[in-house]
Amino acid sequence: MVVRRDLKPQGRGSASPALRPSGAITDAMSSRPPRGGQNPTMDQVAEAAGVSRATVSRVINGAPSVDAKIREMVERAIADTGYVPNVAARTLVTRRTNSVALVISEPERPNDTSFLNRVFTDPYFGRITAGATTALRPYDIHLVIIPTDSGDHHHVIRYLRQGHVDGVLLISSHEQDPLPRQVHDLGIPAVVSARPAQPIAASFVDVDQRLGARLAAEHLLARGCRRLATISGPLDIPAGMDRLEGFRAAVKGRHVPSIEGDFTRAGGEECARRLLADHPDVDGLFVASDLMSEGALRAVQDLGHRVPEDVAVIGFDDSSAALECRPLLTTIRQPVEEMAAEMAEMLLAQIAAPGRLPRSVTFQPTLVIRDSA
Amino acid sequence: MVVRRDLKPQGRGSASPALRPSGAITDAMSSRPPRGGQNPTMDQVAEAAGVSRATVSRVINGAPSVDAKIREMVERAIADTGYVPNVAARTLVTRRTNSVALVISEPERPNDTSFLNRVFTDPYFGRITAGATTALRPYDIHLVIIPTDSGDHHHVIRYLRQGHVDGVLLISSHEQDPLPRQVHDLGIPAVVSARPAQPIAASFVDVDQRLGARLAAEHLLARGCRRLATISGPLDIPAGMDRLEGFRAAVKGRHVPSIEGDFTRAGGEECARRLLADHPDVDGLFVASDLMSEGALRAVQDLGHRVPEDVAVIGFDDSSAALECRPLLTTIRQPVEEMAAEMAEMLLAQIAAPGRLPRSVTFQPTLVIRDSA
DNA sequence: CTGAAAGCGCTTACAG
DNA sequence: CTGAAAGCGCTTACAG
Repeated sequence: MVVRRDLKPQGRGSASPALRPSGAITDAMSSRPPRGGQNPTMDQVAEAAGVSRATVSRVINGAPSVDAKIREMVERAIADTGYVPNVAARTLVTRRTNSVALVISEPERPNDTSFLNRVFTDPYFGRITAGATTALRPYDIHLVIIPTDSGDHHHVIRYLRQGHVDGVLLISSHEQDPLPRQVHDLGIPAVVSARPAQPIAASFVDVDQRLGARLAAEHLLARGCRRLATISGPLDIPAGMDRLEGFRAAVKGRHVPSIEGDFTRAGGEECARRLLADHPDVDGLFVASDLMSEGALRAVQDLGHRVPEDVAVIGFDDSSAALECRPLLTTIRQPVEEMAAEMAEMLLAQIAAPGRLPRSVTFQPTLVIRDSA
Repeated sequence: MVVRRDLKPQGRGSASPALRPSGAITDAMSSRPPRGGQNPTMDQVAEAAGVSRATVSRVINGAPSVDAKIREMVERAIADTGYVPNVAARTLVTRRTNSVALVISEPERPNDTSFLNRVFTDPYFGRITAGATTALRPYDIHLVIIPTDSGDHHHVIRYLRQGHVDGVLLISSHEQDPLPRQVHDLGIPAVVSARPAQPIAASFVDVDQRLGARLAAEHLLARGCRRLATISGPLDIPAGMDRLEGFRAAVKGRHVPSIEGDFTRAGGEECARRLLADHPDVDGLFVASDLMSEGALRAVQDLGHRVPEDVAVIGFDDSSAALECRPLLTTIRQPVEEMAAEMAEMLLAQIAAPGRLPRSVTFQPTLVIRDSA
């Protein structure tokens, strides 16, 4: 069976050359192990089929011009020999690896003993990975996940320059992060996860942060809260700052005590404790991430307040953490999986058409009402 | 500057050919972007240095036989041109990719709407990834993380057969998982995360599960608990079964009610609720993972029991989740990061010496006393 | 529609 | 110690 791989997974239109399949036969050559321990070469397949190597290459790549009978013979030979194309040889000529990198760039923070553990445990990155993987699967493109902190940016750059991947999805939130610009200067196709702090001509995907914060504010006000407060994200991250400003803007004139958190559970707990110590009469709390909300809920209730009766709490993300909260967390949903999928699609388009102009896509957040507010 | 890469990161001994550096100059050719947009080729470097391509290749690969002056000229030319070797071309001849796959194989479970999200959110996998990444970094070997459920095993096999990686670290816990055998049959270097259910000649790393369970039992007994119970892991996973049996064996003769959990927070909560409904007088609870313990603690306390006064609770893992529990979780530590690092080292050794006999390494768990028991 | 040939960018015996 | 040459396993104009 021959499976064509075009730009659109199920597409019929002819794809641009750059995105043409580089391996159209998938199932036939999948799991059957090679004969003599060694993988057979394309020449051996050609010999077995009684054709030239070029013809074998054509049927593998789904070239339309191959005679049906010959195609059949070749396919049988491929199945018989258990042939699988050598990816290095193919990459050498096509300049395509069928891999893209997911670079997760986080600053080193004080007390951050386990950068990797944090990254691989934060639901946000899990959702990004899930969304990108799912979007890429139909194209048979693999994701190489590369977590990096400021200490090893040059490793990442070298990896990219060596041609391991066709493009990069760059998750970078920190304002001062030099990586987006460095990647951009490489000239390799790239899509960034949010508007880059420094203006570089790169495509990115974002959620309307300020709108999300406004939805949170309006919900708290609508349920009668009058003494609002907020635990923000890190203020050197645009998402942190935007959510804070958006919240402030939406409560028009009301004074809103705030405290700067760090997007972790422990941070949320600590911040809530300090916030309530200074402002014990708060009745509505906007916490800029679900993970922080989980900690904040714990602190609020430990201090003897009922949620939502005494203090209503609303989070941001709608990650799996929202369902681990007690009470279940009312929160602002950002569609992270879909955003990551969009990044992947944009990257593919850019790989196919390198001259493509950069563009940005903004998603709308939505209010998800549960029990905490 | 020339950096040698041998088997031991800081090693002086000569490594086997298979593990010789395939790119010794690292810093010099790292971040500087190429001149004319296009990456320069090795021939261009050779011309710039006034030597042959072979000589350039030798200095890049740290061949000892190069004249010091010539080496210096070549290094300057490399720096001037911003040269970075093409990884596909190199792989084509050396048959080494300097990448290994981390395959995380989990069965599809009922109600498992988000396999990927779960994998990327479970601290266990986070620790595995962190440990393997850290161990591999000194060798400049990259990790390609490939989550897979039973539905796409053939994708994984094909990926491996295409030669994307030099070897695979296979995380597979499910007893019926056919992947370990399939990977083994490929003949590619591989190390498995636990004793394979079907005996295959593969190296693996494990923790002494039964000993861990015994430490838990002894601690509960020592603090005076007499009515013990346990929430086990899935019993089709050897780790789940071993911890249950180990616990039972250690309490000699006592009746121990048990209930089968699923290694998730929600599952732990649900199990604890049901267990206490049937056995309200339990005073010591062994929960076979920290994640389940987090849920179980919630349920136990919701039902009005004090921890540890009324019910002592002890977990298993010592993951980051243990510190998110209230009270802080007493637990059995398995050194997952170190285990993953050991897997990586074993894999490297096997890649260097393909004939190497398979072996297994077993780590000892330890009791970590905090507040819950 | 098919094949012979060139070429992708490296490494590595083999001479010298 | 260095260079010329072969070769890794593919794809792709170019002829026919």
